[in-house]
Amino acid sequence: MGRAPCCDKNGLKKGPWTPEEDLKLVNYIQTHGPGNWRTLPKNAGLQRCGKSCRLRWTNYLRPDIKRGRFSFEEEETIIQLHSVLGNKWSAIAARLPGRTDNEIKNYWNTHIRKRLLRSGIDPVTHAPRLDLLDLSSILSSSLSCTNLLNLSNLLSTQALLNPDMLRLASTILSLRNENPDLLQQNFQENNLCNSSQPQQNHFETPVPPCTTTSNAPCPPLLNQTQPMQSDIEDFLSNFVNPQRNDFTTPMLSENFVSQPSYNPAATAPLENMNFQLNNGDQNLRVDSIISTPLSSSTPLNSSSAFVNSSPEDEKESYCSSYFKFDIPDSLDISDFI
DNA sequence: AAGATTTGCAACCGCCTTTCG
DNA sequence: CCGAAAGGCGGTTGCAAATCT
Repeated sequence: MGRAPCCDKNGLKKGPWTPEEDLKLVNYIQTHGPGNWRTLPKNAGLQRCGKSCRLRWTNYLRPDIKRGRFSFEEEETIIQLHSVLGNKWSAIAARLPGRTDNEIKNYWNTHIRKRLLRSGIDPVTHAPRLDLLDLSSILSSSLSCTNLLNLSNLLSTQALLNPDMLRLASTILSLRNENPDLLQQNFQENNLCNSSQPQQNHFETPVPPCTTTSNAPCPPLLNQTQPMQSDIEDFLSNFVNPQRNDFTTPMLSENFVSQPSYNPAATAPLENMNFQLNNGDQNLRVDSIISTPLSSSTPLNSSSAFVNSSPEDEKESYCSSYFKFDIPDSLDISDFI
């Protein structure tokens, strides 16, 4: 019954492939095709398991493999596909010509995953890490520019699920009401300790510090977000339109619901959460932020948007702008709890 | 300059599904 | 239809190179 054994595992070589082995494998496959991996090693004169040969061929020796750095477009495609497919590396690789599942998996684990984490994004759910989101939103709004975000509205939108965060928000709110100058002073003092890292809002747009009291008006933000709206719309049309991306994917907000690891408690509020800009009739929905146009080369990838302009830094920054919830290093949270 | 630590990636491992006798 | 191997896939490991102290 059944097939003959794949290969006798005894005496087979393991570890890195030598150029001679590669040559044997390539020559054999070019002549006979990949075909039967069970008999291939013997026929090709290789002391390797067929499985090892297949892996070596599919991950390294195949002539159509594209090597070298991942482009912005490739990286954005990986992120988008991963948000839909999860760790289905072979499915993702099928959408990226010349890239192998192993390569994409490695690139995800060593680059993209870390970058998303640093940007406050959960690499599993692609949702913002709400603990950081809440904290950053609270602190940036209450300490840096109190008119930017209506904290009371934020509280009412159930954004603050963590009891500690809720307590912290309440504390800040009450402190702000009782003595608005105190928080501002605290923030400015802390900020001096880390002046090399300028404060930025959620969209990588530097917010000039409010030099007067917390009730003073802040520079208008809407003018800065206005160009972004068109980019978002452009991105969404591209994202849904298969003509450009060669694949169709549902909206990201729907993806969260369909993901096996989806945590309703963590992401459900996102569906309904509006960040209400204080002076505006324009609300900036979180799901719109999630769909920030990664593919757009402008303005997010334009050099003017970044302090550092090296390719790696640009990738870092555009991931950060994907979701910018970094907690300022200068802030000592324990002071407020 | 040297040792320690971190990073990146090729390759392996083990599980699951498909295929075959 | 059954059982076993092949094939495929995602997770993990080990090591060399790069970076830091």
